[in-house]
Amino acid sequence: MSNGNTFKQQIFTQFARVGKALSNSNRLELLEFLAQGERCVESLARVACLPVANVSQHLQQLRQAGLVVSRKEGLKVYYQLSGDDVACLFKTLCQVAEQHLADVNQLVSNHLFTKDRLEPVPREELFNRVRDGQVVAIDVRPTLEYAAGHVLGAVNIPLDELEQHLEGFDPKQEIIAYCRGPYCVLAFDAVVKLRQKGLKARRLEDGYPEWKLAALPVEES
Amino acid sequence: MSNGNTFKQQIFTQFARVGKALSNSNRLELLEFLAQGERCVESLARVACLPVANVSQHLQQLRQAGLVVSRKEGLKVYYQLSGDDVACLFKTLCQVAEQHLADVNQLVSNHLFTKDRLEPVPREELFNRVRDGQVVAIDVRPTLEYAAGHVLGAVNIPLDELEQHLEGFDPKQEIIAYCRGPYCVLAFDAVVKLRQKGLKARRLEDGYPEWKLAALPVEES
DNA sequence: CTATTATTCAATTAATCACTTGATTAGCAG
DNA sequence: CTGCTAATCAAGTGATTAATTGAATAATAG
Repeated sequence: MSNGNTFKQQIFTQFARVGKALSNSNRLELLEFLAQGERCVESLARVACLPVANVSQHLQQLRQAGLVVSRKEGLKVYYQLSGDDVACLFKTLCQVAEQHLADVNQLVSNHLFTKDRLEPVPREELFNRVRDGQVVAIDVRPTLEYAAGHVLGAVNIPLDELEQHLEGFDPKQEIIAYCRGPYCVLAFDAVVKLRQKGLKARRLEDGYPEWKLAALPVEES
Repeated sequence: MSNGNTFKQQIFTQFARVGKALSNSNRLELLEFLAQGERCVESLARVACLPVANVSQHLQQLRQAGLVVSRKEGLKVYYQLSGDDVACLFKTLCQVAEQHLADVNQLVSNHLFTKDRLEPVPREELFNRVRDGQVVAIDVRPTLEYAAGHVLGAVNIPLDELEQHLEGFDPKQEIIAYCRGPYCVLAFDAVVKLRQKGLKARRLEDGYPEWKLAALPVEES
């Protein structure tokens, strides 16, 4: 029957279902996208550069593990995380990996810290300074993700469109960029571009999912 | 070379290493034992009812995922969690599973809540009332685990030895039992036995690992 | 109705994983 | 040295998994 005969075996087999869902790199990437907000299968497949059928299968595995839920609207099926606790689990997993795996540190050092070795802005600081109009917060994620939910007061300038907006910034005002999370390159690339133009730019610590998890004010559609 | 060519693929492949470590029920059980404190391979194999070679392999996988560290002392190799964040990750995983998997709820209902449907005692309450001498806290885990670390002020009465101590309790004083965690049967079985003897007994919420994680006072060897 | 789009299903392949078994290594005692 | 114990290693198995492919289904538009 269901794996194992003792209660203990059975319950750990259940816990392992969640672990299994977290054991594939493509599924973890899908989870990060879903942490930004609800998305349909085809949209996820496009942004993750994976075949639709493959994404569909991964999403079903995530659903069977209880990590995502779906709803159908017309032709499309929209998936989202089944709760904040799932975003928290994902975050904790990444933190443990960064803490204890040398390879993660090396990757982060080589690919991210080479772009920006400045301390990121704490969430509370951004919250206070945006409220007081001292800084401008920019959300450099794609418009779809911004639309699904973003930091209250942030303006959306997807990284690909940043070039066109460079002239519009006041050189005296500090710009704080954020994206999908601490391992997303978008905000790193954004501050590099902004600084090349002589603008004052820093990154927010982490990204939108962590902001939302911290119960800071957001705008959702 | 190392899985994938883009930074994103590489970093998620690293995160998946941690997920993979959490994807096997026997490894999760080993993690729960290790959350009680340091243990050697043979001792883990005995308590988990698994072949030593199998346990050794699982522990090496956990180590490669950064979740445990080991030290050698004489003939024995002692393993322990590599940090509190690992215990936190394990706890979060179990909570997500309980929150979103119906099978977990059913297992808990059938095997645990049938023994004790009373609300468990919050940690802070136990802390205050033990300090004031209003209750007696008993640790019903095996002596080995108690020795590795326990709630400050708790006395060790392994479940198998509880029978012999039943006469020693003051019927007026409430007894609060704890064990390895919220999915461990030991404390449930203990309160059942105590109540059958007419004693006032309740469970602590969760177990020793969560107490320690909450930075409440512990005694360690 | 037919065509189109989004998603899922089903079958296949290659790769990985879990567990068992027996051999091997490392440390220690006599 | 020999014998003993704890742990690891190495090989082999059967099972599970990931990704690909092409077909099937469902909802909608014309």
